[in-house]
Amino acid sequence: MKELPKISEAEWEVMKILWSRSPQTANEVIEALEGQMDWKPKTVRTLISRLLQKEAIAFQETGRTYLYYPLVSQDDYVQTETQSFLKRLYGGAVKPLLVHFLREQKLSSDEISELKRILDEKTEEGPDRDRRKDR
Amino acid sequence: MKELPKISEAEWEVMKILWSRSPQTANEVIEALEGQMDWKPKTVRTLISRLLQKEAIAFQETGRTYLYYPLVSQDDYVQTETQSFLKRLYGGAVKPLLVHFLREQKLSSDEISELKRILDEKTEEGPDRDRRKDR
DNA sequence: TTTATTAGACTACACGCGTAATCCAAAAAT
DNA sequence: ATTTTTGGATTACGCGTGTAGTCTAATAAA
Repeated sequence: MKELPKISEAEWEVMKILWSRSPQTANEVIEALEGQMDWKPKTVRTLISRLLQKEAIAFQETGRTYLYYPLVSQDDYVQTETQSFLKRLYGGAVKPLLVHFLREQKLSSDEISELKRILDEKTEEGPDRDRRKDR
Repeated sequence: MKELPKISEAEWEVMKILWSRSPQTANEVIEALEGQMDWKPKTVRTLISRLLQKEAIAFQETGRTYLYYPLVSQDDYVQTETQSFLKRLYGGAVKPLLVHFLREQKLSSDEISELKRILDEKTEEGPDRDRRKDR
């Protein structure tokens, strides 16, 4: 199984652009970040280069310019990062985090209902039944 | 209001030791980390020094040695880090994260009950009632 | 009392990251 | 055809971090 490359915070912004649409040229990415990140074009190009090195993205050559696209999925990323975050701050225990959020954050009643529904589903399945897919 | 100093991952391990009990001497911290972190004593001392510089910890002098103790609370920390993590990965939206966790993680039925109870409380309060404390 | 140990202070050093600038070859403009 | 622009490659540089080692003064040991 592939090791996910570590993506820095600035690089993450670039990834978000490419996850939202791809492939894109460097200039398109630069433009998409404009006004929001206040980075010089060269800075963005550096980030793109580093993402290439890390094999987080790749490109197809089209004439003189490249079209970049992600090699890793945002989902995989969020998943992995969340795991390590959890482990670091909450010792891997999910419940304290959930409690924390449920308590502190403002949620609309719709959201609350949805969360309840999800919890109900889980109750029916039974707590110890492992229903995760293979992998 | 004080700015929380940024604590690196390695430094975090030291903080955990001091949060769990304090004050402690450098040697006590070193010993506490032994076997678990595989760091040379000097490494731990460096981390302690950096935490001092950042004013994340302080010490009382007792003869030749110092007794270190935290200046920031773990709770404040976890809170702040969680906020920025959330913002970075989930665009600040709590619900997607909650859904993600409720779905993916295995929770005992006790835990599920507790979470439901919390959600019920929130429902009763009403979704738009702002019940956070002043600040 | 001379020597060895030790606690803390200071120094080291490579790598990742944020933030670009410079170099070079090819394409576009003149 | 020569000059300018531009995309990508290479280089830069200071700061934080992981991971220690050296220096120094004081204490403990011999």
